[in-house]
Amino acid sequence: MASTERLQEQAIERFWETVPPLWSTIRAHLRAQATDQFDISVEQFHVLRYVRRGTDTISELATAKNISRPAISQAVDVLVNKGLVKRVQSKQDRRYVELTLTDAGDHLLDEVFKETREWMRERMGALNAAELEVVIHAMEAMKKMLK
Amino acid sequence: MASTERLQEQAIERFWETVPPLWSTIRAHLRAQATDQFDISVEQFHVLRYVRRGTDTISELATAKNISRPAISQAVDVLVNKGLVKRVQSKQDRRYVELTLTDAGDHLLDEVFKETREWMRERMGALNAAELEVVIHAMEAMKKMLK
DNA sequence: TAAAATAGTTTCAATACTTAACTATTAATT
DNA sequence: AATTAATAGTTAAGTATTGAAACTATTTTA
Repeated sequence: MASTERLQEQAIERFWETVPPLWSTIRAHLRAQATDQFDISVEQFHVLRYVRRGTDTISELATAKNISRPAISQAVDVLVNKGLVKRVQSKQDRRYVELTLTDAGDHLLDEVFKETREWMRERMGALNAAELEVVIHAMEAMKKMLK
Repeated sequence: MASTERLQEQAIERFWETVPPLWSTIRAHLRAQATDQFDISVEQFHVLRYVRRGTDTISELATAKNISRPAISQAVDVLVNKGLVKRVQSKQDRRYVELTLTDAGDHLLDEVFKETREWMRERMGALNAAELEVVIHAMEAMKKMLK
């Protein structure tokens, strides 16, 4: 199926033109937000994000973020010291430490997200309804690439 | 225009569900590639990428990558020591140092890209022709977000 | 011509990462 | 049931990456 192959090539090309710079822009915005207003790094912000979504043990976080367990353990240390995360030993299996956001951590995340959504909304103002639909469907389709 | 707003919300939601994990997966693949086969970091790989595309001075790189000039200067040091990049003082303005890839750097980039494209092609195998079209159009539309 | 601005580098301290070694706990083997 | 192996997490030590401050070289501006 030659035409599918050509479409693949095109999709890859466009992906590389668009996603890395866009993601980099978003990261820069997040960094400014997280650093200036809350004095945490983008990586720390991502850890909070993962914890809230239920990736709440050291090993899961390490896998999700593709870094070593000690690295995550230490990153969590910082967040605990900042009062944003709590460690609680699991009752089912006491080897595990379950991580939860404190109220402060929860609130911080809300604030950053609120601001970031506002910022993205501005960016998406450049897209009309039809384009937004296309983006929504594309995101849906691209999930298949994650598997 | 209430429906456009709802579409925006949806698009943002899907974007956050899809792009960060996908990009993270791609980065992990790049890391494995670049580290295992060529002993360079993902960041160094990106520097090579920028240099080839014409972002070829320290200041431009610093701006493009959102890090400080000393950091880039040192990162370039590493690449020069590895024989992947050359520094050449500009003739027009001798304050500038123009960066170019050596043959080895050029070849490395080709290899990594080739392999990464192959890998992405496999991932995109999960998408049919119609979905690929949607992705292509979405990428096109999202470029507007870069302004 | 003197002062200001720009490009890049060096130095130094802080941060974040990895590997290796360790403790505590649970699962598997005999 | 007791011993061994595996798993979750932490600590420690060494390396790499980063940014701020101070510096040199060069060009622009006043």
